[in-house]
Amino acid sequence: MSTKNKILDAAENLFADKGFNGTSLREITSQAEVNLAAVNYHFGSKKELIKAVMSRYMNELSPRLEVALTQVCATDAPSLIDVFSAFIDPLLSLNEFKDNGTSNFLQLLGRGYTDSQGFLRWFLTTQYPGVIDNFILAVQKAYPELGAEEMFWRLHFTMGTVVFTMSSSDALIDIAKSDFDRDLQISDVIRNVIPYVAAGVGAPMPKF
Amino acid sequence: MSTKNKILDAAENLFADKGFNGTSLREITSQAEVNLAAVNYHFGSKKELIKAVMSRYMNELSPRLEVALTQVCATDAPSLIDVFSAFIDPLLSLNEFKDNGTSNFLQLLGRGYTDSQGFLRWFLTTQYPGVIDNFILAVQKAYPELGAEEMFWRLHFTMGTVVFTMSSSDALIDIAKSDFDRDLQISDVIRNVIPYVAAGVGAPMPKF
DNA sequence: CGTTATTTTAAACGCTTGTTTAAACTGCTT
DNA sequence: AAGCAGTTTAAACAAGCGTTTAAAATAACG
Repeated sequence: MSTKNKILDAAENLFADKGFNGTSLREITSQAEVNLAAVNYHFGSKKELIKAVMSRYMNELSPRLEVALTQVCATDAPSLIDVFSAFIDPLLSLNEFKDNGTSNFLQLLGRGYTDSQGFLRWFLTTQYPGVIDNFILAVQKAYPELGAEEMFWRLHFTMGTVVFTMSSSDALIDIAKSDFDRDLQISDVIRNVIPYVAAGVGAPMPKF
Repeated sequence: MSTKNKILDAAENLFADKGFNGTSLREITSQAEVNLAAVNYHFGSKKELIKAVMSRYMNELSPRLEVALTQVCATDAPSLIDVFSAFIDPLLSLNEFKDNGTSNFLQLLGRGYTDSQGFLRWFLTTQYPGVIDNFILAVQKAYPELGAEEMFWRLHFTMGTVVFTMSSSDALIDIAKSDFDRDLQISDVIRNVIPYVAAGVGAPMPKF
């Protein structure tokens, strides 16, 4: 295993757990069992390391998401459930790519939106616009009556639901275990959230 | 204005803007125009200051929320829209209590859930359980068919939607201005999110 | 083998962090 | 006016941060 990958793996786990600001390079390099200076040698800076961690996932995920969403658009009368279900397989495929991959990635996404004053939001929307475009097309096909402005709000609400849920998914799984004696996985959380967001996006227009 | 309140006000704004980890005591005390040591003198530590900032809001908000939710429970056949609408007035009343009060409080809530590994979640659920209990009762009355386990998930999803939306509400309002030429307030965001979360919580049970 | 390149290493850099100290200052009571 | 509790202040503290440096170790190649 190369130094670069040891750093990426350690950084990913720590970032997901404690956030970008909350994780120091010394924690990362000591968990990766490499020298402190290796981060700056291989990645240049901490910020570039964060981007590299995210890119590793996005490069794996974004083509699969685009395919899945395009397939939904190609079907006859897709429901919103169909649209959101298109995310399941691509997301779960991250687990084959790496242990805890799905969970880590979604938690990182949540971190990126709240830590670091939105620089990661800029990074994702500018570097991977295809995913968002395809997603909007699919939602439009499933719910054509939804106006652009309503769509804007509801997609942001959905992003919030998913990102927040996943960034605290470990805690939720723990509570589900102690309160309901249920042994759940990240895939169960995903399957639970889909009816919720589909209903939210598909809500009737408000009266006022 | 007392030193204590000057610190609380400055801390609140900075915490909402840059998170708890991302704000230093030196930033707080220089914006408050007080001595650096004043924080430790009056509050003991940074962690206690965070609690004090949150408590100032929660002590104002929680009795009003409990009253509003109890009133909803007392009505004949409340809808989920009624339940969530009960939050509007208490939340907006924070604006009379302090400039930008509503927005700041909701952003702080979002920070507390993602920063600092959930110590604020513990703080809120143990210190203000009455709000949560009343809320669950109201939802149960509006949607009795919803099982305890489904309820658990959907309330967490709702928390995520609200908390995430509000922690990025400034950005959303900016985008709404540039994309749709709309001048929105935090109250508009709240009114937009209610149909969404009401539909999400009220979603039919999933088939699988 | 010898000579470049590449990578790893220990040490130090300058800076910021939260917290503590002890002296100075304030307003109040006797 | 003296004394005292409460408060504010400047200065320093130890610890942690991201980054840089230059030397040592390793790898690659003619």
